[in-house]
Amino acid sequence: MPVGLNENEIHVLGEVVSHKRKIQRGGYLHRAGSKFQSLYAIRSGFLKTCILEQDGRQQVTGFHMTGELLGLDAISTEIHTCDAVALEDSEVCEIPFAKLEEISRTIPSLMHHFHKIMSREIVRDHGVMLLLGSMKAEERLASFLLNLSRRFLIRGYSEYNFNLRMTREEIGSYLGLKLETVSRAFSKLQDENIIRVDNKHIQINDMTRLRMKMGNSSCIT
Amino acid sequence: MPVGLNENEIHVLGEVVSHKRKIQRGGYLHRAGSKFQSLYAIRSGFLKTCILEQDGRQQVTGFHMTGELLGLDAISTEIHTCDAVALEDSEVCEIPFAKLEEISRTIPSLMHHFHKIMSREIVRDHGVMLLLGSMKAEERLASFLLNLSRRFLIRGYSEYNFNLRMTREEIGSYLGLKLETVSRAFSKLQDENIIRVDNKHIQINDMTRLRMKMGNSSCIT
DNA sequence: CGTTGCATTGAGGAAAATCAAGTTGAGTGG
DNA sequence: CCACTCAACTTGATTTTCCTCAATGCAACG
Repeated sequence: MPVGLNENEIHVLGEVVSHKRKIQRGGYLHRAGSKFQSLYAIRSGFLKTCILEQDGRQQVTGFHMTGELLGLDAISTEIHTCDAVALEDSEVCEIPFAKLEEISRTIPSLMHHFHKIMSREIVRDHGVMLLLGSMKAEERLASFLLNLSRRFLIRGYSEYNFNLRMTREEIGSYLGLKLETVSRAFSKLQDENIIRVDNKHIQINDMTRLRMKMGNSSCIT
Repeated sequence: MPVGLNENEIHVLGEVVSHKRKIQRGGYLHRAGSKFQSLYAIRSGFLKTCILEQDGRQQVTGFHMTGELLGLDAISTEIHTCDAVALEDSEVCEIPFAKLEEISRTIPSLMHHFHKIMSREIVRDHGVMLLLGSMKAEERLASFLLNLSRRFLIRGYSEYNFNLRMTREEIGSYLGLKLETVSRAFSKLQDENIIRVDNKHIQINDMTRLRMKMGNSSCIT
């Protein structure tokens, strides 16, 4: 979160971030239906958020990594609308939302920054809607891989080699595809020598052609 | 917007809302790429927002009616990410965002309310993602009609009879379907006597069965 | 070393896209 | 007022894409 804040502001913000929480792989950060108190800033690890329908239908709404903020959806009703599950051992900072609002009154730049973060989430969701609404399986997967790649790069990891933390089924849920379709799309991209797949490990051989696979360049954040 | 504000607060907010703007049917409230200055509260009318890709791909990201707030996506980069087009003659209030932030510092309930609105938009988008990711054509259309119906009801119109402001193609874009598929889904629902379709006019004959068509009840806002 | 969960692959089928007419209705101009 | 145009809609035939079902592979783990 601390971007565009001066040292004093960061100090004040530090007061708010009450305590850290560790979540084991497979553990829940929060569940749909639970009371909302705090936002969570991811310190390390990897989580997914998903909504679960009464009829069993499930949809992964996002994969989240270090530096991202979780819980924004719950502000509106003060009830979490989704589950947040750790896909690997993770650590988060709890940010009591009431305190955040209080402090942001005295630190305009903090408030503004927070608004930008919420807005970015909306933009991201619109990107996913475009993906789900108008792309074919292979395009969706290409888009997904490029998005991951970029986020790893930003965090100082290789953009060409990384490990997926999620299963094919979770990828499929996020992309609106069945796991078999995801698997086939991986195989196809591998056959074309665009990527190399070894179980959860992905190597991107030809970034340019991967980008071409999706017809558009507006990546999802 | 004014919900949960006292009279004084509303008065102050009134100062912010600088001027009203009329947009003719077919006209643009804002275009993707244009500089963001203000949010827009819809006073009357009906608009769509859509993102347009370089390759011509288009996605309607939402249909918006009286009382809703437009422009939230642009806060993050201060550039509008989508077009907003009036589907009928509409009137909006311009709310300079810088002023809104400034005033919300002195009116905590206004700030909190604004956060809820942004959060609700995120929840809505997640609902659309679920729809696009896991529903069939007919389920999507049922979900869409029920959502419209509810929003008309809230605004004091009939939940059983209403006119669509958008074309089949726009519905299709929003729902991730082609216009022919939308048309067929309409016909199918009509054949089953669940709705009556006459061009843009929709009559819902059997709300219960329409609800059953979509397997879940979490409506999109 | 069998179990278990995840992944791959193939065959067949269902859903939606695409292609192709035709229809309707609103608006325009003769 | 009628013919004309154009855009939006409907419907049918065909093709593509993805889903479903089923078999198999494969690594991790007790």
